[in-house]
Amino acid sequence: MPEGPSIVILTEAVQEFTGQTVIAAGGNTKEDISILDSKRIISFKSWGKHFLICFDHFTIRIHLMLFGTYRINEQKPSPARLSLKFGSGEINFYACSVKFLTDDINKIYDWTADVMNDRWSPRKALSKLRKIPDAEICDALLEQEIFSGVGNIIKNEVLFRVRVHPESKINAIPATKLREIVRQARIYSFEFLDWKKAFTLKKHWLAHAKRNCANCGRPLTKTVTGRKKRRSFYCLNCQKAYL
DNA sequence: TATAATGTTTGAAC
DNA sequence: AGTTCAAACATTAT
Repeated sequence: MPEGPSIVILTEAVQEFTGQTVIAAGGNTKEDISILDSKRIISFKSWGKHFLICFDHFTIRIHLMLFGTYRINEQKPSPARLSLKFGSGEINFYACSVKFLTDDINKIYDWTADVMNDRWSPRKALSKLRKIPDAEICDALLEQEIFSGVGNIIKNEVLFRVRVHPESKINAIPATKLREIVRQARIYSFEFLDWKKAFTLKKHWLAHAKRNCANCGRPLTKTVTGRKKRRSFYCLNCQKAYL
């Protein structure tokens, strides 16, 4: 389910409930949902893979993790983790992490780190990258404080697109190439958004979960890479390793 | 049917 | 004290 663009879709999909009052809250989350009764939703936001339901003085943070799902004006047979009912409908979340935040979200979240946000700053991302010169690019792209919203699919597709081997070291990647990676992290994420909305995302994958290179046709390498130990799909022929 | 997968946090172990 | 790692969570398609 997750990766930033999917959370943008969720945020757009619930807009009809902005300004609505919760008339019933339920679910098996351990958070104290009794406080939600009669509370009015100020806004819905997203920061990378975080979905935020903003009330006066507090915010509910939903993270779908790997398996989380949601339904709008529908229910799944399985028990909801969090269910919010309004006069005109309901939102239900399943198998997700739910956390109430009481601090000011503008202090918690660096909006310039979110590749989907208007305030995304490629410059800041670049300077954060320069602070971890020894890291592998496959790990850096998954670093949410740098590329909030980027997940394993976007990682693999961006690296294929810019022809960089996932195990390349940050300090060995030429500056122009590093800038290209930062730039494509955002560009690809928005294409992901469009394709996901059109239900054609998988069709557009060129590397992720693919057998052969879309460029040269040779078999792709599929290995677990980086300290984060996530799978990478890459072409040893087309993607250059900067070591 | 067993496996693997778009993710993150926690706490034990070193 | 800082780092690393496995475990835990939980769902569904193949």
